[in-house]
Amino acid sequence: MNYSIGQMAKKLGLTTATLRYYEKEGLLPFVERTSGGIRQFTEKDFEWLMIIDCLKKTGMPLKDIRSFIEMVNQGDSTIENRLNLIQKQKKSVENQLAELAEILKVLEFKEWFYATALQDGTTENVMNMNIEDLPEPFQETRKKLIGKEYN
Amino acid sequence: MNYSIGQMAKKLGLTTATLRYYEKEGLLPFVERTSGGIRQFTEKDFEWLMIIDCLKKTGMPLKDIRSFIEMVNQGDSTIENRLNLIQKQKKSVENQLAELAEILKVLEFKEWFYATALQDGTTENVMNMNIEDLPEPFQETRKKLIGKEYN
DNA sequence: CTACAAGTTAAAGTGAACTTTAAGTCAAGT
DNA sequence: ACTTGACTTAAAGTTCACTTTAACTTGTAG
Repeated sequence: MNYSIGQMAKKLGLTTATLRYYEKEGLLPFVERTSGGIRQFTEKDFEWLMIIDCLKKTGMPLKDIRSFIEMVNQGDSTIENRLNLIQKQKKSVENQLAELAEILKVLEFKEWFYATALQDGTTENVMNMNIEDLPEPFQETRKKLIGKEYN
Repeated sequence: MNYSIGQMAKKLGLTTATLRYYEKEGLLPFVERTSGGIRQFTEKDFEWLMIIDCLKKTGMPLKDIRSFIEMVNQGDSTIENRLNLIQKQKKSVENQLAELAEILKVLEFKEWFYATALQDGTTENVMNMNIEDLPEPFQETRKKLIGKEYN
C-alpha cells in the first residue's frame, strides 16, 4: 500500500511542495523511491508524518523535530535524550494550556462586554459599570484588566 | 506617570525596537510625544499593550490586531464587528485548547514510553507490549497512534 | 559647554516555514 | 509516437515578526 507524493499530501492536508521541503530539511530520511526516482510513501511514512505534525503543533521548530528523528534513527543510545526532549516539550504544552485558559477568560469577558454594548448601542454604560455589578464570572477577570478603557 | 520607550519596553519584556515597530505597524496610534519628538508612554498605553499582548497570544496576526484597534478608535459603530472578531478568536482559542489537550496526552504517553525504555536500556520491550498491558491511562492514546513504530 | 546615555528615523537584514518558478522527466492512455 | 498529468530538481521569492544598522537629535549631569 504505497502512496504518491500527491496522494500523501492530500491525506495530510499539505501540499506536495511542503512534503518535498520537509524531506529536504531532513524530516523524512526514510521515504523510498522507484527506479525512476519517484517517491513512494508507505503507511509507516504516514505515521512518521503524524508524529511530525504532532510535534509541530506543540510549537517545536522543524530543526528540533529533525534532531528528534535523527535520534530515533541512532537507536537505543539516544533514549535518555529523547526522554528529555519529550519532557521539555510536555512542560511547554502545559504552559501553553495554562496561558490559553487565562486568555480564554479574557475573551469571554470581552464577548460579554461587547454583547452588552451592542444591546446598549454604546460601550459607555458597560465601561463605567462597577465591578460588583458585573456578572459573577467576570469580576475576577475584570480586576486583572486594571484600567478603565480596556475596549 | 509617564514612561520613556526604554522603561515601557522593560515593563513589558520587549525591546524598544519592537515597540517602535508596533507603532509603525499602526498598533499604537495613541502614543504622545514631547515637543522634542520623544515618545511618552502612559499607563493607558500600557493597558493597550497588554491587550495587544493578549491578542497576540491567541495567535492573531498583527494586521488583525491593528484593525481591531482601528475599530475601537472608530467608536460605537464598530461594536458588532468587534464582537464578531472576539467571538471568532474565542472559538480559535477553544480549538487550540482542545488540540493541545490531545497533544499533551500523546506527550504523556511518550514520556512513559521513554522512561520505560530507559529502564530497559532499549525500546524493544515497550514497543512490542500489547495494548492491554499498558498502564490504563495510555491505552486509549496508544490506540490512536495506529502503527507499531511510533518512536 | 561638553559629554554621553538614551532617544529619533529610514532602510536593510534575519530566520522560519513555506511557496513559486522554470526547466525538465516519468508513466499511462490512445 | 504523442499527449497529458503528475512527478523531479534547484533556486528564487514570499510573509511574518522582528532585529540591526547607520546617521542623527534630545535631554541631563558635571
